[in-house]
Amino acid sequence: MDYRFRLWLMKNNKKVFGEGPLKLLKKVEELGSLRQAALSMQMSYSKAWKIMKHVEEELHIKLLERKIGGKTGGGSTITREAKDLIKNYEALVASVNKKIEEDVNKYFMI
Amino acid sequence: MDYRFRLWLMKNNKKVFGEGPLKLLKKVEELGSLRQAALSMQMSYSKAWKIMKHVEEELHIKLLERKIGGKTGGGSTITREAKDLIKNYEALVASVNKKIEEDVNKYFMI
DNA sequence: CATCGTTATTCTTTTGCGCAGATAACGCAT
DNA sequence: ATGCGTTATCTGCGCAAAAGAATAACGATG
Repeated sequence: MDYRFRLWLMKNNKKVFGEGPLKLLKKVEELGSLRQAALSMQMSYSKAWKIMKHVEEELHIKLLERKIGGKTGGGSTITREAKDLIKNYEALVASVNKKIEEDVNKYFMI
Repeated sequence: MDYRFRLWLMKNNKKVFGEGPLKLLKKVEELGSLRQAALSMQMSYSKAWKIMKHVEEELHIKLLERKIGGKTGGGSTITREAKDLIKNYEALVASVNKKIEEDVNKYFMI
């Protein structure tokens, strides 16, 4: 039996971090710009911006180091805290996924 | 750190069973009627009906024993297979939840 | 044979909310 | 001072999901 799961970190009963923000953060890290990250995922910039803002506000951590203006127009790099968040969330998801796979095979042997 | 997760059983890359159908099935078991189950969850009957139909078609199992007509108008009871599905899915979710709780505390100690 | 409340099925209407797109602000370089 | 590509914000609209209406069939019971 196949399965799929989603795992969110919550705060004040609101979704605060999950696959969406994770993917976006990693793209920013790779491309150095929130705009480029959004474009590369066919996501509107405004949506990407809202996601980052939301996570930062709810989690009270700074994810992006923004630079506005300048020769290149600016850009964003991700903070140390963001890198830690990525690392921990990915480790968490990997561990959980392993367990789910085992259990699905246990309870749904087909 | 709080968390939330959703776990779906998949078939042909489509969601086939999850929390929604589970809750509905249990309500039918409790109330003996799909209509009453939908009402009790402030869900439209057509939606409830579609959910049951979808699961049955995709999973190729019969979930409800329908009775149309009669003094009380009829009603639905859930099949043995449906009971097994409930039991296994709940056991799976419980086991996974336990693991997630451990891991969340391990990776997000706050 | 009329009544009743269900299941079954399809169609139309509504609603909410996610999203894209427009606009502003910014600052370095030339 | 002009241009450029960012970040930052706001607004209104599209569209899918959901609700609801309409319709039919059913069968025990009085």
